[in-house]
Amino acid sequence: MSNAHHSPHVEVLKSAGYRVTRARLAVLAVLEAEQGHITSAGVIAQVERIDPTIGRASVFRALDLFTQLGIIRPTYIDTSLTPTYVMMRGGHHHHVICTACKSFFEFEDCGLEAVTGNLERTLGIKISGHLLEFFGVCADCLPGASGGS
Amino acid sequence: MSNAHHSPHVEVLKSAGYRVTRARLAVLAVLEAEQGHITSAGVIAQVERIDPTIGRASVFRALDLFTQLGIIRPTYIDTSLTPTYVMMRGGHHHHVICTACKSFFEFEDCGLEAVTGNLERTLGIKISGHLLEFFGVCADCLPGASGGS
DNA sequence: ATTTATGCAAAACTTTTGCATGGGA
DNA sequence: TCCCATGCAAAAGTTTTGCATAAAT
Repeated sequence: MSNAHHSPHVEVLKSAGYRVTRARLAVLAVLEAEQGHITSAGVIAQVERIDPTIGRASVFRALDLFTQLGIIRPTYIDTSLTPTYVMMRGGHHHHVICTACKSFFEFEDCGLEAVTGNLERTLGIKISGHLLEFFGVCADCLPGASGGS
Repeated sequence: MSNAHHSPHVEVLKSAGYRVTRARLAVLAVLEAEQGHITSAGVIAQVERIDPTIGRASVFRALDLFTQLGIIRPTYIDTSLTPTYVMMRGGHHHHVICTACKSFFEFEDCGLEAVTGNLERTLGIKISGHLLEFFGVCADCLPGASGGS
């Protein structure tokens, strides 16, 4: 029937020699629908809605695999109990997190090309991606925003 | 007796209104001795050696507090079971992680001053620090390193 | 036809909590 | 002295595992 997944991630799976299974496709679908920033518990809940026959274990296995493949990256946002996964589009991800309200803002331009090249040259390594997180206080949480003096 | 802790972090604790306790000092000592990159289990083990009367719960409470204060930051290195904490010296931390052998290399120069300023201006936020992680394959793990054809 | 991946449910760990007590300020 | 922080041990969660079965190639 319809063979209409064109997610580039499916190709990543295939070319790395992994099978394209229903569980993996479901997790991938959830991650893409959320456009990043989702906890393992969130993924489990959403996958359950898509297909209740998929077990938790497979979700964790898929999250681990996708992390290894560089498709996603676990990070800590508020609690240390469970990580939040972000999409590594093109191998990289950049965001600002408000330390007060935990809201986040993703942005594109990081200007890290030069640093990347320097590191590769200096250390003789091959860099495949990066995660850049800024911490701060957002406009709404800044003193004087809406509850100020 | 000797009052010889000059760790700037102790001042951070005090000025934020938190008490300087034995448990917190022990955790701080371990973090500083390790110079970053240590798991919660590692901290618990080291603290146990320093002072067996300190309980696990206090270690976790201290790690949470230090994270809130921006002294450390949890991140995932290899397993998703437990985070690895890195020191946020001066509010920031930069490293490269080898995705093959999990070794890491910290570096100083990130060239993010301009981006930081741009974000503050554009979003009307106040940025206090950042974490920059590069992922790649280190020289030793690159094909042709020591077992290569 | 093979071999990888899955689901299930239990096991293994890590982190959190409640509460009486100890110890900073 | 007052109140925050601690230790203990149990509770709450999350993540992992073993194994027979399903399913992708």
